[in-house]
Amino acid sequence: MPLNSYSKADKILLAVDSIIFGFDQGDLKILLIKRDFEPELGKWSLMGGFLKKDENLDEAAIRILHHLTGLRNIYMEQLYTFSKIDRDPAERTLSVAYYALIDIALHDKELVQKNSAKWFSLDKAPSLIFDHNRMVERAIARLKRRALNKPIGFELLPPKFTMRQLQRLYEAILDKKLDKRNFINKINSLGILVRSNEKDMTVSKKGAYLYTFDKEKYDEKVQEGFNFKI
Amino acid sequence: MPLNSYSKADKILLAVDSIIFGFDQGDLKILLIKRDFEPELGKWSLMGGFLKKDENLDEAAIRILHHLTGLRNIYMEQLYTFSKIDRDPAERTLSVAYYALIDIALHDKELVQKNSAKWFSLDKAPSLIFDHNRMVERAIARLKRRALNKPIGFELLPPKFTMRQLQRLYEAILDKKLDKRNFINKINSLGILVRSNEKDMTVSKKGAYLYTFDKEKYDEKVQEGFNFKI
DNA sequence: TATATAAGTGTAAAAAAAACACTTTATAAT
DNA sequence: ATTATAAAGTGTTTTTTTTACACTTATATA
Repeated sequence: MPLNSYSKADKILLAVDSIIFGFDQGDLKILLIKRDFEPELGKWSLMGGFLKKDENLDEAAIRILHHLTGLRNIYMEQLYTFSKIDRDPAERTLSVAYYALIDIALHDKELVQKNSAKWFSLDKAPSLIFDHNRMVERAIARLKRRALNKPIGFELLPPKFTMRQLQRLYEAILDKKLDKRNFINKINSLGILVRSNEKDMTVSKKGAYLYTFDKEKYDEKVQEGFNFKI
Repeated sequence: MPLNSYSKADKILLAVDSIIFGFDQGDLKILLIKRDFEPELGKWSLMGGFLKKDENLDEAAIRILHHLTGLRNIYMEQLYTFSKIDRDPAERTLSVAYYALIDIALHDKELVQKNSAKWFSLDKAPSLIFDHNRMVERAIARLKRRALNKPIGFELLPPKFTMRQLQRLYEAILDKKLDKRNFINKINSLGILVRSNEKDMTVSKKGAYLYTFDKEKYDEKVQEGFNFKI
């Protein structure tokens, strides 16, 4: 960093904003909050907060997510840093966007309500403040790419799920109908699923086998990655 | 950003560091500078600088690259933001890493020398200060991914180049020998190359046709992306 | 016991990727 | 002039992957 001495350089506010994805009833959803402070009071936005001096970005993202949902140990990934000069009219602020994947059943509903937050299906989400819409777009693109290169679902589905739920998750993320048989063949070729003897009888008369992920193989595949042409 | 009011939040120094890739004589290279100030004076590092209040990150990255190489209109992309608390021992500093692709023939050699910078082949590059090695690793991974999903070469090769040069570029990025015939078939199927009647006679007796990119088709393919299984 | 509903299952055709070796051309050496 | 050299250039076959496609099964409910 030879261009400026440290002392002369400008210090700037750093926000962390999170795109929190959940999956529910075949729909990909995001968790949004209604701002209770200025600027843009009363409008919808991503969940966010400021980075503190004594934490790194991952820690800040985790802290903020925990504050809103009561959840820890959530899958989060840094997305992009947004820096347009007037992106926040109140003050020059950069925002590092993160995205999180959570099993929607597990979040603390009271806490979410208390924070005047709400889950929205992607296609029914309101317009957001600042550059948050662009953040969401980028997160969706990233999630799509991730679904094609690594297994996905462990973070978003309940511990036991049907093959159909998994397929619907992929369909929601990729925004594309998939062929049932081809999907099953592909997924099975990865060897990351374990079929239990239990069936989910709530949705069909025949019932559908419940699966779990073989976490070890799943993580292996996350590591090595693949090329899901689907 | 409901967790803190703006006024209470910490302000932090923001650096921009760039991994500058060039391609020369079959080798992928990066441009490094020898620090002429503390801390870590005399050690090798990425080119960097601090973000100013009146510019966004892209602008800062461009400014810094121009300062070192004399080049403008360079392909740059934001990579990742590094935020480990003690990453810079002098002061709490976040760094937003960018990577740049340049035609190595075009940089301002005097300026580079004046900045005590030097091109290094990737496998011969020295160990770097702070977390800069990790930045480089991440940049290489990103470049690899980019080469598999979008055409590459326009930014790194001279305006006219041989098929072999292009293949060597891919081989350098992917760190993998490629089959000549399969490579040509793949590349040609993209329709982004134009073969001129000129030949480069400097490297073989037969001579090799010189190609240029059809920039329009190239950009089209950059937009739509593809899946180069190579 | 008949009906309705979603689950479950396999194969053939098409497309993409990988493997593979000889000919051509111009220069340099004799 | 002839020959040797060195890299460029060129297609086809095999293998793998992807896509398209339709009927049977199980159980709850009428």
